[in-house]
Amino acid sequence: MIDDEVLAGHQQELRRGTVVMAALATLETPGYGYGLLAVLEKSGLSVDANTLYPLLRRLEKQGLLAAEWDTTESRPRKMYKTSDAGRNLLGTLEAEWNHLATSLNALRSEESNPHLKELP
Amino acid sequence: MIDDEVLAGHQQELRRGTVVMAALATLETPGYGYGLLAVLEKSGLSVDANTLYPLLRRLEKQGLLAAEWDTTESRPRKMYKTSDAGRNLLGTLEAEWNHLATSLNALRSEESNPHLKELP
DNA sequence: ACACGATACTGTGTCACACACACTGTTGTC
DNA sequence: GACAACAGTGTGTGTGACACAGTATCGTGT
Repeated sequence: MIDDEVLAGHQQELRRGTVVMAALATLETPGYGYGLLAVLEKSGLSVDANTLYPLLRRLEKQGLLAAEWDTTESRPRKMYKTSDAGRNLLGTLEAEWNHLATSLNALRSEESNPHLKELP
Repeated sequence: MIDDEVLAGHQQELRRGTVVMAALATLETPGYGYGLLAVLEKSGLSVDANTLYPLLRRLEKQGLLAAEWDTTESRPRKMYKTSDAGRNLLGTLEAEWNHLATSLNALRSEESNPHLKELP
């Protein structure tokens, strides 16, 4: 009944931002892009590789992640880890997340009891 | 310490999608744009008018909201209400929201107990 | 009487992010 | 020696958030 493309679009809009939280949280223990991709996939957060790689570069440029090339092994990997600023932002975003959850819940219950709108 | 613009950007990314849920939930009882704006503001969901109006039109075009002009009063208002498809989508998005919350929590606790990663 | 802010909405930009597509190169494995 | 999985970069394209600029009506003060 619902157009699949419309549904997918809105679901994706909802996911936006959460990937940043997931990355910042996961990379408190250092890791690299491709590996992170697998971890997120396993955790039920499906992220496209073409989305994650640019995201990591952006977070690095913003100073939220620290990055350096690991060339100790033959296959070079770009290792990322969450910086102090990143940890800081993660906290803020989690607070915002909880705030949003609270607000949505409030609207939801107000909806099932519309008469509450009349109260002071 | 954190760049304010960067912070604001990520917070906004997180809010994306939640406004759709808020609108669909609130408009189960019919309402109009400017009024919805006030309701959301009061609920702690700050949405720009220039964001909400186009959003409502888009949701209407997607068949998630039903709209009709109310011209009974001198000041014309475009009344919106959530359609069956909209109610349907709202349920899906709420499920997705809970799914995301669960995944993020999982990543967070895995993070504080990294050794769990080794377990089968 | 009229200036001004609040109400209520439309339309046209601009910019950033998600993702598609197209690459480069390495390491197993069959 | 072909081929999939690994690990990453770069270059589009489209959509949504918001800035800015309008249109028009209503209420209140002076």
